[in-house]
Formats: sequence, C-alpha cells, structure tokens
Amino acid sequence: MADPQQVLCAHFDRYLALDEAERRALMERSRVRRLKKRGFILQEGEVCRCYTYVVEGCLRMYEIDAKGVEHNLQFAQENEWIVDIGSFHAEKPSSLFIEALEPSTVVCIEHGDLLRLYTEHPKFDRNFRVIIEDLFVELQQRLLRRNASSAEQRYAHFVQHHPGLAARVPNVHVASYLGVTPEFLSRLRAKTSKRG
Amino acid sequence: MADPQQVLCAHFDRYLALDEAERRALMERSRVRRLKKRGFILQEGEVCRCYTYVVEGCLRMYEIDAKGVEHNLQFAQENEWIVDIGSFHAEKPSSLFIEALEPSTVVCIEHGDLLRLYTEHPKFDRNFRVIIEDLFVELQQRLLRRNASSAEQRYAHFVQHHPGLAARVPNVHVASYLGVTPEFLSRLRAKTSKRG
DNA sequence: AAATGACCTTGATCCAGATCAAGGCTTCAG
DNA sequence: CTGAAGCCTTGATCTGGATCAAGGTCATTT
Repeated sequence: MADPQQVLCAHFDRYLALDEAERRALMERSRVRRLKKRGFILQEGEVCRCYTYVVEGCLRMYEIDAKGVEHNLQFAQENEWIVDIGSFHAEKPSSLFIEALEPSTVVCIEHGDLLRLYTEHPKFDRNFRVIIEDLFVELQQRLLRRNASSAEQRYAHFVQHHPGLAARVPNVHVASYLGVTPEFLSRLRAKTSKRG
Repeated sequence: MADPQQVLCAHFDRYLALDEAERRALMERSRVRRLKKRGFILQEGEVCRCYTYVVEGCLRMYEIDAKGVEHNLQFAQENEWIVDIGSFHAEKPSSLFIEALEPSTVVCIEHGDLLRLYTEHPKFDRNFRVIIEDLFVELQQRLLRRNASSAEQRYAHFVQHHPGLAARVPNVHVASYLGVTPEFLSRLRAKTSKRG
C-alpha cells in the first residue's frame, strides 16, 4: 500500500499543490500512527495534540453529556481530517473523545510542528484555511438541517450524501450523529424500507 | 466616529498585526456600506459577493424552509463577520438571506479583492484561517448543544454568553436561532423569570 | 387618532421523538 | 462451544416542544 505520508501530500495537492520543499517539510513534521479498533486518539480531559488525517479506516469524535449519553459530532473516513480544533489551538483540555471505529492508519501533525509549517511555508496557512472553510460550510448546513428538518429527512439526507458511512458505521452512532435515539432511528428505517 | 475601515484594520491587528502595505491594500480593496433597518446584503438566489464586517449595528443570516419558516443561522454584531462562505467561494447562488436588524455600518470585501489580498499578502490567509477556526469551534459547540441540551438549557446558555444580543434582538429571532418556536421560548422565559 | 404591523403572551390540543422494557441476532473472546 | 457484549428491533407509554387560535401592547405610518 502507498506510504501514508505520500497520501497526505497527494491530499494537499488537491488544493494549492506543494513544492518539493513543502513536501519535505510536511514529511518531517508529521508521523504515521496505526490504531486498533476502539483505540483512542483523544480522551476527555486531555489536550488534543494532533491534527489527524485519516489514510485508512474510520474514526468518530464525540462528547459524553452529564447523563452519560454519547453525542457524535463527527466521523472521519479516508482522506478526512479529525481534530478538536479548540483544544488543539488553545492547548486546553478537551471535552471530546476521538476513537477508531475500525483498525485505522492516520497521519498526525503536532501543534508545534504545524505552527512551524505555517510560518515556514505560508501555503499551509492557505491550504488549511480552505480546508476549514469547507468544513465550516458543511457544519452550517448541518445545523440548519438540524433546526429545519425532521429526523426522517435528516436520515434520508445522511444516507444519500454519505452512503459509505451509512454502510460502515453502526446505526447507534448514526443516530447519535443525527441527534435521535437509536430506537427511533430503527423505526425510521423500518418505515422507509417498507416504502422503498 | 472612527473611520470604519480603520476599525477593520484594528480588528486584524488583534491577530497577526498588519504592516503599512497590508493596511493600505486592505483599505483599497474594501468599501464601506451603510444599511438601513431591514436592508438586505444577500437574498436567496443571489451570489454572496462580499465578506462583510460589521462596524456598527446588527445583522442576521437566515434560511426560509419549504414551509416558509425562517431559520436564523447567525447574528453578527460589532466586530463580527457575516458571509455565506459557501456561496462566496463557489460563486454560486445562495439559499440564505442576510438582513440588517438595525441601521448598520459595514465594511465589505468582494470576492476578487479578497483573492488578491490573499495572494499578494499571505498574512490574510493566516488571519482569515484563524478567524474561521474560531467560528468553526463555536459552531461545533452549538451543534453539540443542539443535540445534547434542552431548549431551556440552550436559552440559558444564550443569555449568559450573549447578553448583548438577548437584549438587542427580538425574541422571535432568538427562538429561531435556538431552534424553537417563539411561543415555546415565551413560555420558557415566563418560567425562568418566575424562578429567578 | 386611527390603523397597520411587529412583537409577546397564554391557553388548548396535538405529535415527533424519548424513554422504558424486553427479546433476538451476531460476533468474538475465553 | 459457550457466554457475554454489541447491536438492532418492536411494543407501550410518556413528554418536550409544536401547532392553532386569540388577545394585548407598543411603535410607526398616514
């Protein structure tokens, strides 16, 4: 299989492509990590030390509320980023967990390393700006949908736009991501499959 | 009153401060606009042409759903940005409205101008990256709260963290922002004020 | 000063989705 | 092979919040 760091470089090339120096800097300032299923990258109370890029596998980021209930905030599959940006930048303890749902291969960039990449190669400022802008737009859409659509519509949208995830991730987690209980999602699924 | 563009420069100085050349470029590539109450910066179907910085006043961004109901996605007061980033970057028609809730003064940067600022002065890449990262974190928190907290808790949080807005903006809009009906928010308020 | 419209409130009723409880299927560690 | 833990489903019941309807206050316009 391709070298994970090469995959990361290729990912950046989809934005403003990296030159040789930038590529080398990125290789030096990142490191590959393998996770087994249920492995944690981040747990509540820890500082989120890494920007993490998923080369293979699937992770989720979630919070546990006062009643002990989990709330999935984000999934990350191949070629997606996952990080608690707030904790990462402020270097403050996170309230979130990041856990591998499958055995996964990721590339991590630590805080200090990323700052150096930014100042030594401004193109990373640019590329990460664009990456986050895209994530931001997605998140806004999600919040709008959360307020404007029924659970049924939200689930339909999820399946349409993330068929891969819908197949890959247990429904409990999808339910939590959509903001409904697993029981209710199960009923929605029963209803929709009868129709279709 | 201070020159609006100066206020914008001062805003950037809170991140990586601008040098003389950058400041001049910013002045050249932005323009001041005054809005009256109910004035629109953006309407559904239009392309969002500007990154807009609020110097004075208060705006809201919202969507109208299939049933004709408005959903407030964001408020912007003094020293805050408001823009449909998705529409802005893709130069595609927006599904959102941006409307002044009060007579307001804003500074706009158009698409082409912003791109030039980015490429001619990479510091803008940096500063806008940081700005969006902060907005992103806020938005994530909001989505988490939407899924993990009751309407009552969300309203309490809103009042605590945005006392200015709570006083300034009609409750109809706050309700929509929180994802509840105005009637229900009214009942929550009645309940909480009785207690307090 | 009347009239329109924006905003807030309160009551009655309804419903999407939660909660509680139980049973069954799979998968995987021991 | 066996048990236990995940995961999914289905039923019965409950509730946070929506919907519908009406009235009241205030500010702006004419």
